[in-house]
Amino acid sequence: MKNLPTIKEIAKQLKVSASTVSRALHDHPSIGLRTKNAVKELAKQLKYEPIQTAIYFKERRTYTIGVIVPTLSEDFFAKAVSGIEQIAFENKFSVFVAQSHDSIEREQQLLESFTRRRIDGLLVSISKETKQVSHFDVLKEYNIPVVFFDRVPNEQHINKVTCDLYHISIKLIDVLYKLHHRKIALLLGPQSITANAERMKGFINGMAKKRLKVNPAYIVETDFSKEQTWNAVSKLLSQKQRPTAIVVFNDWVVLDAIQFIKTQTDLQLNKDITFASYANLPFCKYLDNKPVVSVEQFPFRQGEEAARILLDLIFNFKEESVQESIAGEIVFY
Amino acid sequence: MKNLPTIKEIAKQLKVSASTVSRALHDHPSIGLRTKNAVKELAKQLKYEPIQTAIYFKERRTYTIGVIVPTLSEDFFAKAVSGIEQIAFENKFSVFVAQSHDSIEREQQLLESFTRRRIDGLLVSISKETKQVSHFDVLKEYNIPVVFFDRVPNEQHINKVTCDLYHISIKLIDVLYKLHHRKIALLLGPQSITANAERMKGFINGMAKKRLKVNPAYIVETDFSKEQTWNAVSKLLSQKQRPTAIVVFNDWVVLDAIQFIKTQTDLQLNKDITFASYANLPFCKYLDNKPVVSVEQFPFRQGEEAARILLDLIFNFKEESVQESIAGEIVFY
DNA sequence: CCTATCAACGCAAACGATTGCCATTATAAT
DNA sequence: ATTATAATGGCAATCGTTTGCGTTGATAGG
Repeated sequence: MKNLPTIKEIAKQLKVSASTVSRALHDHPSIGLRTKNAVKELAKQLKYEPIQTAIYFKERRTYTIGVIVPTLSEDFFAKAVSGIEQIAFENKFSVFVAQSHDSIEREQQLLESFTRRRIDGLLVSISKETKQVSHFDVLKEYNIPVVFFDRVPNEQHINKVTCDLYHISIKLIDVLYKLHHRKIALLLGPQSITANAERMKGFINGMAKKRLKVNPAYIVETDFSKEQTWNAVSKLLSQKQRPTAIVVFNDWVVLDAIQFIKTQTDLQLNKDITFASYANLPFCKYLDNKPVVSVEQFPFRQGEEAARILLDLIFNFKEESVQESIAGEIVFY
Repeated sequence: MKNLPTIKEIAKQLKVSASTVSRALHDHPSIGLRTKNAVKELAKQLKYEPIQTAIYFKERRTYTIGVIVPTLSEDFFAKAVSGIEQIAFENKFSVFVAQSHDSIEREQQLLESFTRRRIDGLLVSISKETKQVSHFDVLKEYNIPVVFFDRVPNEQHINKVTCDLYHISIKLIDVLYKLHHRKIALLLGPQSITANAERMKGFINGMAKKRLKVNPAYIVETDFSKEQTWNAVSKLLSQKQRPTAIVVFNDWVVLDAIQFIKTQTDLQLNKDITFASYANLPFCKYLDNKPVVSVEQFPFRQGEEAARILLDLIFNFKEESVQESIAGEIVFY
C-alpha cells in the first residue's frame, strides 16, 4: 500500500525538510519561489490535505460541533439539524449528529463520545427521560459550551433556544375567539415534556384574557399513541357541554384526532368541531379537513439560531447564560 | 482557566510519569495496585476522557464516518441518516453529516473537509448536479472507502446501495393491471436523476409483459415544482385517450397532482383517475383521496445497509465493488 | 555478602503539522 | 579579497497518548 500524502512524504520526495514544505504551502516569505512551486505542485499531485487532527494540537480547536436529538426521523429535528449544518458549514465547522432515542443512558454515552472527540460545542434537544442535566457537567471540565434547543431542561443557568409557546398559545386562543369559539378544549402531550407546560400556561392565560372559563375536564392528555388520542378526544366530546374547538399538541396528534371524528362520530369537521394545532407540517395544506390554524415553530430557524449562539460562545467565551426564544407564528390554512 | 484533564495533568498531580498513568488506566499488569487506584480515582475526579485525536496517531483510525446528502429537510434522507447513525453507534463510530444542497461545488468542499478530518469512510447520496464522480478520487489517496446510496452515480466500479426500482416498478404495473387499468401513464422527475431511468425501464417492461402499448405521450416530466406538475398532469388528461391511472415519481408530486385534479377538473379521484406513486410517506394514510398504491423504499433500511457495507469495507479492505439493492415493497392504502 | 529475580515505574520515540530560532549559502557592496 | 546582508531552509520542540526498553530498588536464594 502506497504512502499516505503527508508533509513528510512531500518533504522526502523533494528532499527538503518538513518545515520547508509547511511554510511553502502557507506562502511564507522565507521560501524561495522554485521550492514553493515544486512543493505546491507535488502537493496537488498527491492530493495532499492537511490533517485536522494534527492541527488541533496547535490551535486547540477541532472546528467541530456535536448535535444530539431524540431522533432524526421526526421532521422537526431533521429540519433543525438542517439549519444547524447550514450555519456550521458557513463557519467552516463540521457537525457530528447523534440520536438519543429518548434514552438517558444513550445520551450519556454520546456525551462521553463527543467529549473524547473534543467537540468545540454541543447542541442538544434532551430526551424525554432526562429530568436533570448533571451528566452534562463533564463538558464543563473541557470548557465545551452547550446550547439546548426545543426540548430544553427546566433550569436557570443554561443556554437555550426555544419557540415562545407561551405567548403564541395566548394568541392562538385569541384567533379562535375571533372565529367565535367560546368552548375551547386542550389536548396535551405527556407531562414530562417542558413545552407542555408552556402550552397549558398560554392556554389558561389566553382563556383568562378573554374571560372564558377553563373547564378542567376540557384539558386531556395523550402519549401520542393513536389509542390514547382517540380516548382523549372521545372523553372531550362526551362532556355535557361539548367543546367547539380543540387545541391539539401537534399535527401528528391532530391527524389521529381528525381520523377519530371522521370514522367514529357523525360530527362535521370545521363545523361542529374545529381543530387548532402546533407544528405546521408541510403536508397539512393537502388535507381535506385540516385544522383551521397551526402554530409554526420554525425548526430550521431554531437550529440556525442555536448554532449561531453556540459559535458565539465558542469564539467569545462568556459566563452569563443566553436564553433566547423564537417567536412562533400562527398559520391559517 | 484551569488545566484541562489530560494524562499529563494526572501524572503531574500524582508525581508519576505519563506512561504510568496510561498503563494504570489500561490495567497494565506492571503497575502496582496503590498507584493504579490512585490514578483511577483522580481520573474519575477530573472526569478525564482520553482524546480521540491523539489516539488516531496510534491506531490510524478516527472511528468516524461522513455522510453527504442533498438535504436533511427531506424525510427520505433524514430517515436514511437515522439508520446510518444507528449502525454507526452500535459500532462505536461517530457520524459527520453534511448537506450538498444539490450543489456539486459544495459537494467538493465537503469532500475536502472530510478528507482533512480523515474520516474512515463516506456515505453519499449525490447531488442532482453531479454527473461524474471524479472529485471523489481524493478519497482513494487516503484509502477512504465510499458507499453511494439512493442517488447513486451511473458507474460500474463503485459501491452502492439502492432500492431496486426496476423490478418493483414492473410489479407496480402488475398491481395496476389487476385493478383493471389498461391505459397507464407515467409522470417522471427530472432526467438527471438515475432513479428516473429505473422507474421508466420498469414501467416500459411492466407494460410489455402485460402486452399493453406504451404511448409516448403518456410519459411526462416535472422538476417537482407545482407548476410543472400541474402542467404535466394537464397534458396527460388532455389526450384523446385519457389514461385511467398515473404512476407518479413520488408522494410529494402526487400531492400536487391530486390537488390539481380536485381544484382544476371535475374528475373523480380513484374512479375516473387513479394514482400510484413511490415513497409511502407517513401521512398518506390520512389523506382522503390517497393514491391506491405506493412503493415503499425503506430509507431507514437503506441507510442501515449502506452503513453496514461501509463498516465492512473499513475493516476488511476489499477491492471488488459491492452493489446491493434493497427490494422495494408495494403498499396498499 | 553477592547475585539472580522480579515488581514497579521512567525515558524516549512516534504520529503530523507548525514555528521560533539558528545555520548555511549566495550575492552584493566595499 | 573580505565582509555585510539578504535569501533560504533546517532543527527541535510542542500537542496527548502509547509502548518497547531500560532502570531502580527490593527480596530471596545461595
